[in-house]
Amino acid sequence: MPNDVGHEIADALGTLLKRSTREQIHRRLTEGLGEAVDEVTYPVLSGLARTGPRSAAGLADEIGLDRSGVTRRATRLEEAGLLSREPDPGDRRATLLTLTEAGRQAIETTRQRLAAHIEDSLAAWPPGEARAFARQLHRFVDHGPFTS
Amino acid sequence: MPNDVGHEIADALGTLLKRSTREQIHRRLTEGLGEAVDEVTYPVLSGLARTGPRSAAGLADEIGLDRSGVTRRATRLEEAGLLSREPDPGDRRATLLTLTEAGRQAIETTRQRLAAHIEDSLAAWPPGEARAFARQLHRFVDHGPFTS
DNA sequence: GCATATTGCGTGCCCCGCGCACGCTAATCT
DNA sequence: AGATTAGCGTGCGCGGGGCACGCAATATGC
Repeated sequence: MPNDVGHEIADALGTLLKRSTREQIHRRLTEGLGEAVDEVTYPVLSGLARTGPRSAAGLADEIGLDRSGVTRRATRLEEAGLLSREPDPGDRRATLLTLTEAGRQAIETTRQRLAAHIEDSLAAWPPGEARAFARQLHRFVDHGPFTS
Repeated sequence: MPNDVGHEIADALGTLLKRSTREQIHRRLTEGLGEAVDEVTYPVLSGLARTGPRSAAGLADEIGLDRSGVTRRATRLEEAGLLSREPDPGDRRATLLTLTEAGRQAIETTRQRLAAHIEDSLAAWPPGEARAFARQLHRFVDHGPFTS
């Protein structure tokens, strides 16, 4: 085997996914935000924060989930006061999912906390190396494998 | 914000996990290996291949799953002929989970396929850069955040 | 040496996430 | 105007996963 870069990356991604799917990341990051924001409802908030008010179907496409799942999670978040359903002014059958101020604050807090957590653990790295790694990771995710 | 490396990495990891948890990776990699090797049973095979014959409790600890889950997955894999339960010679109550030759071949095939897939998509990178990225990713996973 | 505690497995039970399908309303097409 | 399509919400069944129990085998205490 002349080049085992693929194996190296595969192993690293494997252990990384193994830890993340155990929801340890989200659990650690969302603690103190209220019980409504768990690793299940997080993608809904995150997607909304990224694209602004949006319909359930659009979010479902982006998250890669069934529309019913988005509906249920939205209901839960709505009861928690982090999300509100507002009628689409242009289409009266559609309901736009919109973050409330509390929702925006919650997602922003988690984002800041996650970034700080990552930067803390990267403090020992040479600063230029950390920056290069971030850029390469970004490229890997955008143009790498699994960009189905 | 003087340094947004954390945000960059967080975003990249977010999209990466979003794609992977949708089991798209495992589904793509395990197709053609028989129905028994799905994204659920894969960690059992992978863990066994890494550490050799092992008890269910040990595997459960490593995977981060309940022991009952390991038992059920092992049963499924055993029925598929990829795994065998052999009594521990030193402890007659324990049963060592052991990969059969078919199991070893299956896990090896998926590993090769995954590595090839990754290397293909990294073919356009400067070779030194890809290697450096692999090493940094490895370090990130080992000594980075989330090393609970 | 025997009774008790501990360890390792397997299994039944329950919860919950998720996809599917149905019904309903509103918008669009002919 | 009637038919078709798009957007939602909800009931249902399936399957993964944790918890607890029972059983067998080993280790420990008296």
